[in-house]
Amino acid sequence: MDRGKYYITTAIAYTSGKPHIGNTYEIILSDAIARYRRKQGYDVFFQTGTDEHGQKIEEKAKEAGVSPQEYVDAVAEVIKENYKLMNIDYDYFIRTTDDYHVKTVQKIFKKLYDQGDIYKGKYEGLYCTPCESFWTESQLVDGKCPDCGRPVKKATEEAYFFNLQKYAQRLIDHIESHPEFIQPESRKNEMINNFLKPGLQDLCVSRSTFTWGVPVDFDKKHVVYVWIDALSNYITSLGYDPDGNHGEKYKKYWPADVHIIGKDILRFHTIYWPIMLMALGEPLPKQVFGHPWLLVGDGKMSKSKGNVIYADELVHYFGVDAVRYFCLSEMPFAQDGTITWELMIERINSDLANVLGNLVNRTISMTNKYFDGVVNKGQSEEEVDKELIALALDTPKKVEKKMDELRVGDAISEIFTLLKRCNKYIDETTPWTLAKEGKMDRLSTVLYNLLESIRIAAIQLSAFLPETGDKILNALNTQQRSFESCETFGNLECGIKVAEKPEILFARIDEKEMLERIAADHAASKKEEPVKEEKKEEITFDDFSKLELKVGEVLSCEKHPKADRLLVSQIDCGNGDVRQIVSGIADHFTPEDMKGKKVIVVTNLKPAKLRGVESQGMILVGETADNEKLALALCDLPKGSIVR
RNA sequence: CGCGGGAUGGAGCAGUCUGGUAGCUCGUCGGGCUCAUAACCCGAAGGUCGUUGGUUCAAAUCCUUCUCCCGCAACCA
Repeated sequence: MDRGKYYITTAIAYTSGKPHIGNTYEIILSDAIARYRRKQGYDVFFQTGTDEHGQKIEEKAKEAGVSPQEYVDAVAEVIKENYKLMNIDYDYFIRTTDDYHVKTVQKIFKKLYDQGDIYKGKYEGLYCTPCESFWTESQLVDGKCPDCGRPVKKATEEAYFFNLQKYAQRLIDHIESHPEFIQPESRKNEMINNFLKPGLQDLCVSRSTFTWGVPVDFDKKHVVYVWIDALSNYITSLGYDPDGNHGEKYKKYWPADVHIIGKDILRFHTIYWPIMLMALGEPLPKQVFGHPWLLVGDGKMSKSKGNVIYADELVHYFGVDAVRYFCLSEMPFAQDGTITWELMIERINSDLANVLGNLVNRTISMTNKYFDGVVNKGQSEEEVDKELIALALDTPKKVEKKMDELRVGDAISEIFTLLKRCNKYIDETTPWTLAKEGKMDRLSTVLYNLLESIRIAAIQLSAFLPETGDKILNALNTQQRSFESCETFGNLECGIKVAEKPEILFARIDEKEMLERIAADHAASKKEEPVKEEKKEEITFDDFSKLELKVGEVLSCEKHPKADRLLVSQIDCGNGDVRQIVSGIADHFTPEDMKGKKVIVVTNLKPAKLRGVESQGMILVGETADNEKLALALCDLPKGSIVR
């Protein structure tokens, strides 16, 4: 059945490092939607890729001692491997360093410039020469550079700007008249109230402080702002041409049916991107879905905590489909989801092993036991059958409805409702009793109804768990695998023989054993991979002796009135030298903790104001690499003692 | 008062827009069954839906007060 085209994209992944399971979630979600649409008969184009430009990457490459291109080549490979591992069936993988992309972005930029939407202006700002950074008035601390505390001077720099405000009202109208445009809808108000209503500032769309980007071809000092570069990927890959000589794919697939992105970059996709398209005179994507995040249970992922979870590691322990299942079913539609090893194991056991795997196993076993594995349909028909059949026929419709709303988790749970109903049906019909009583005609009907329901469930499931869906259909040995074949009940072929020994689809996992195994593996790998340390450049003794360090006693301490993370301490550094010091340690210490402590203080640091409060020095603290743990540098010597 | 999200039986969530007997999954307890991966099926216990006040015949749902949590922003000398 031909249902037209369907163009779906993920955000392109930033090539700064290996993606963790939270990043991988997006591609799994998109893949499930793409596969589902294909099965429905849509001509799907599913695109993903990598975002490879920008200052961060330039810096990372420098750190690693390779060229930016070499660096992104390596990371792009890692990402592709990751997708392959997760059984992602994308149609096209774009890289923003691809030749055609770079050229088209340059043409887009030129076009917008020629028609006056982008103009050359001056970036007027306060410039700190040593830091090579521009600051706005509000960013300054005490009128000085917030990074180094040195004075800034007014400076102007050439830059290109995009006049966004020109299109703002049109965009607001579009969003208001297309309630489905931004999903979930709650995010719509956030965009309008926070960004559109207050008025859009002209966006600075070029950079001249680094070179790793798409060069502005008519002004080589500048590179195109990464977001202009990155967002364009959705059309450059299709052969979009600013001059109008579009490629076939562009004519066919644009506008996109849905952009699947993280909720954090919704602003770029629902404001900048539509305005770019308006300026180019192209239609807007039909929908942008800002999905929630997959978080690790006990807080943020961090390396030193050892709780970073990568997709490949999960697959190693549980298999691809179990990981896909968890990500797709456990994620709420609009709220962040949680992943922990325990939750993962629990879901596998109760849903995949107990409900699904066991159902398939017991049904196939009975077919073998009672009918030598041959599928047969008896004549009898009873009231209990009707309910099962009705649900089996209704489930694909329910799944479709949920998928239309992008509620993938709910769609899957509809399938599991059917599977559970099958388990109940077995109890209602007690096939083993029918066998004992020799009611073979009735028995064959019961088993047929079960096998047929399982067939329908497996077909529906195969968009989400492709391997498992195939395994089940192979075990049934059926050729009937299309969505159309789910529209009527009874398409499972009579006379075919099911698998003799059904494969265990998902083995039950002993939670305790598995957790111990994981912990042991982690302990082992931790030893092998010491955490990388960033080393600072060597200094001379003279440099060191410039520091004046003393022991100071905290006389009193209170919270900074205008900043959450700051504490303001009064510290006695001996000889009547009582000074006020502001420290960013409020996350770790209360004012009560601080009082009476003897700490090491840098006393010859130039004073500065922090959010309006003067700080005359610095309290030394030790800190773990991930900022999770902090300890004061205490010293049990009389106040005023010199530290060196 | 910077912006936003959240608070529902032991755990995780739905229900809130469009008021009308509080629902799902997991866990616990009891029972059933034996085809199956100690699985499956049935039943039970357990919630004054964060707090205050209001609107209403009726509030988890609408308005209001406050508290706590989580993002973002700010900030980390």
